[in-house]
Amino acid sequence: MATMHDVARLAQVSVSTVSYVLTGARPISQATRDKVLAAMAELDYQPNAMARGLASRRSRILGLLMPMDERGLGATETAFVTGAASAASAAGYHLVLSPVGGGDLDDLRRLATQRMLDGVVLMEVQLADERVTVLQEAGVPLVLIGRTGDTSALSYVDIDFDQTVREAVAHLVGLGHRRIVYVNHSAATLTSGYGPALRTRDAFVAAMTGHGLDPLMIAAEDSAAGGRAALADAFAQAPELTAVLAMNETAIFGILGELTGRGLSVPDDVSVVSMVTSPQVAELATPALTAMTSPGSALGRMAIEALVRHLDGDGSRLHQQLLPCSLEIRGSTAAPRSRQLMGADK
Amino acid sequence: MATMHDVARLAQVSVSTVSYVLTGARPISQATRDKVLAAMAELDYQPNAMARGLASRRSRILGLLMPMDERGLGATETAFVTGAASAASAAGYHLVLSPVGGGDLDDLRRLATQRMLDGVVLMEVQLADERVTVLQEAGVPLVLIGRTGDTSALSYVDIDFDQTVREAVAHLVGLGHRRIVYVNHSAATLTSGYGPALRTRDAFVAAMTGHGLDPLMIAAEDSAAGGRAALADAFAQAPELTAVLAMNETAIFGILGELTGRGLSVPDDVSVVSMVTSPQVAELATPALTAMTSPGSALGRMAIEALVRHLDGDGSRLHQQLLPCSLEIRGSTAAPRSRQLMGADK
DNA sequence: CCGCTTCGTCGAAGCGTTTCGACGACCAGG
DNA sequence: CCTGGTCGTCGAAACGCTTCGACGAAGCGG
Repeated sequence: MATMHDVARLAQVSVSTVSYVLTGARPISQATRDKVLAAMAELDYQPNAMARGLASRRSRILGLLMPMDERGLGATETAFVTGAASAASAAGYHLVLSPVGGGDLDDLRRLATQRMLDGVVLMEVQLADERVTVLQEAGVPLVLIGRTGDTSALSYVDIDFDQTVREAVAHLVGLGHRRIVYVNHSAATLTSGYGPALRTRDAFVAAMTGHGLDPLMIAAEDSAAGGRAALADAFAQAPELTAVLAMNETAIFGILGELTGRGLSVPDDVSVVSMVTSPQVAELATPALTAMTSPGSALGRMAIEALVRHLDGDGSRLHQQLLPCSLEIRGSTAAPRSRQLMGADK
Repeated sequence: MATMHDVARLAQVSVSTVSYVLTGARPISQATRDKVLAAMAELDYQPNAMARGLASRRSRILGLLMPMDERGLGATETAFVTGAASAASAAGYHLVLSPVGGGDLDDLRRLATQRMLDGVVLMEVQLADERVTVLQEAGVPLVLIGRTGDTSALSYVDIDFDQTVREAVAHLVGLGHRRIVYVNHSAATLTSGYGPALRTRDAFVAAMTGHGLDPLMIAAEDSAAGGRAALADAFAQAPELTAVLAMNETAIFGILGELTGRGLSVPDDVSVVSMVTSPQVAELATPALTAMTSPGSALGRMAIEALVRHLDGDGSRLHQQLLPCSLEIRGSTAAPRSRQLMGADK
C-alpha cells in the first residue's frame, strides 16, 4: 500500500505538496500537479482514511441512524437511504448506516464521542427522543428526519403531513365522497405522541371541516386484524361511508380484506387512499392502491445536503423543511356509486 | 476532549501504561490499573477512534454491504442485520451498513482500499459477483451470505435451500397432497443465475421425485400480477393441483388473490406454503401463511462471528455453513378436500 | 549470595496525513 | 534598483494512539 511519501519521492516533490494537490488547500502549479497525479496513478495510491481523519480532525463519514425493528424497512425508508447515500457520495462523504435499536444508546454515544462521525442524520425521530440529547451533548452536528416536540434549535426535514392529508381529502371530495373515514395508527401510538399520527389527525380534522364535512377517525392496531376491526368499527359509526383514508400501511390489507368480506367492491362501493405509501406496496393490492407517495429519496438527499452545508459551510443556520407526499392515482379510488347517492345528498 | 496524555498525567503514569490498561496487551498491576481507570472516569475519557486506527492499523469496524434496491428490505433482511449488529458489538466491533447498489463499485473499492474496514460481510451475493473480486483484490477479509458459483476459497453462511424445500414438500405430502406446484422467481432471474432460485428448483425436483411425484415448477414475475399469471398457468397445466409452494414472496399476494378470484378457498381447496418468509409477512395474509421462516438473525450472527474469528484468530480457516428455514404452520395449509380426492388417487 | 527469569513500567519511535510558518522566485510600482 | 506582494513549494510539527526495546525490581533455583 503506497503512502504519500512514496508518491512524493516518485514525483520528486515534498509530502506537503502531494497533500495540497489532493486537498486543494493551497495553489499548486499545473506542472507539479501533473507530476504528482502521474505518480499517484502509477503507484495506485489511495489515501489512508485513518491518517487523514486523525490529522484533519474530520472523518468525512456521515452516519444515518436507522431504527431496525422486526418490521423491516419499507420501500419508503429504502428510498430515503439511497437518496441520502447518493447525496453524500456526491458531496465527497461516505454514508454509513447504523442500526441503532432501542437498547444501544451506549453504542451510539461511543460512535458519536469517538469522533468517527462528522455528522448524523436521525430517522424515525420520536417527539421526545433520547438520541437527540445524546448526540447534542456529544456535540455532533445533527439533522432529523421527522421532528421532535421542540424543533426550535434543530435542523430537520419532514413530510408535510398537513398538505398531504389536504390533498388526499381534496381528491376524495373532488370525486364526490362526503363520508370519509380516516384510519390512523393505534390509540397507543397516538397517546405515546407519535408525531405523524398526531399531525395527520389534526390535518384530517382541519381538511374535513374545511369542506364542511364531519371528520371521523378510527385508530387501528398495526396488523391486518387491526384493519378489519377498524373498518367494522367505521361502518358501525357511519354505515353510509364511501371512502377510507388510511395512514396505517399495515392495517390496510385487513381493511381491503374486510371490504371484500362484506361484499363491497373497491373502488365502486368504497374508495381507498393509502397515505405515505410506496408504489411497491400500493401495487401489491388488487386493485392497486391510489396512494400518497412519500418523497423518500428527496428527503434523504435534502437531509444530507443540509448536513453537509452545515459541516462545510457556515455551520450556523438551521435547516427546516417540509415536503408533501404526491398523489398517485391508481385503481382504488372512483366516484361513489348509487348505494351512497341514495342515502346521502345530491 | 481528553486525550491519553491527560489521563496519564492525572494518573501519574506514562502514556503507554494507559494504553496497556485499555488494550490489555501487557500485564498491568491492579493498583496502577485502578489509578488509570479512575483518571479516565474523572476526565470522561474516550479514545479517539482515528488515532487508534492509525496506530494499530485496524479500525475495528466491520462493513455489511447490503443491496438497496427499490424493493425495500424485508423482515428477513432486517433480522439478518440486527443479528449481525449485535454479534459485532458483542465482539467489540462496530458494524456499519453500506448501501452499495449496482453502480458504485468505485465507492466500494474506495472504502475497502482506504483501510476503513477490517472486514466485510456481503449480502445478496450473486453467483458471479464483482464485489467479491473487488474486495479480494483489495485484500479485505470477507464473509458471504449466500454463495457464489465457485465457493472453494470463500467463507460463507447461507440458507440450506435443499433441506428447506424438502421439509416444505414433506409437510404438504404428509397432509395428503400429491399435485404440488412450485412458484419460483422469474425466468429471467433463473437464467441470470440467481442462486436461491436455482437451488430451490433443483431441490424441489429432487424432493418431489423422492416422493414419487411429478415436479411442476412455474416461474413468476416478482409482482402481484406475476403471481396471478403463474397460478393461471399452473391450473392450465395441472387442473387437479391442491398445493402451492411459493418462493416468490412478492408474487404470493397475487396467487392468493387469483385463488380467491377463482372461488377457491385457502386452505380447504388449495394449500399454500411460502418459502423463506418472515412471520410479519406471513401474518399479513388472510389466512396467515404457513411458511418456512428464514433464520435471519442467526445467519447474521454467524457471519459476523466467522469474520471476527478470522480477524482475531488464526485467520486461515474457511467457514462454510448452511442453515435451514424452519417450518411454521399457520392457517394456509390443510389436508386436501374432496375436490382433489375425486380427481386423483386414494 | 549470584546470575536468570518474569513482571510492571517507561520512553520513544512510529502510523500517514494535514497544516502552519518560512522562504526563494518572480513581478509590479515607485 | 529597491520594496512589497503573490505564488509555489518545502520542512517540520502536530494529530492521539500503539508497540517495541529497555530497564529496574522482585522472585527463584542452585
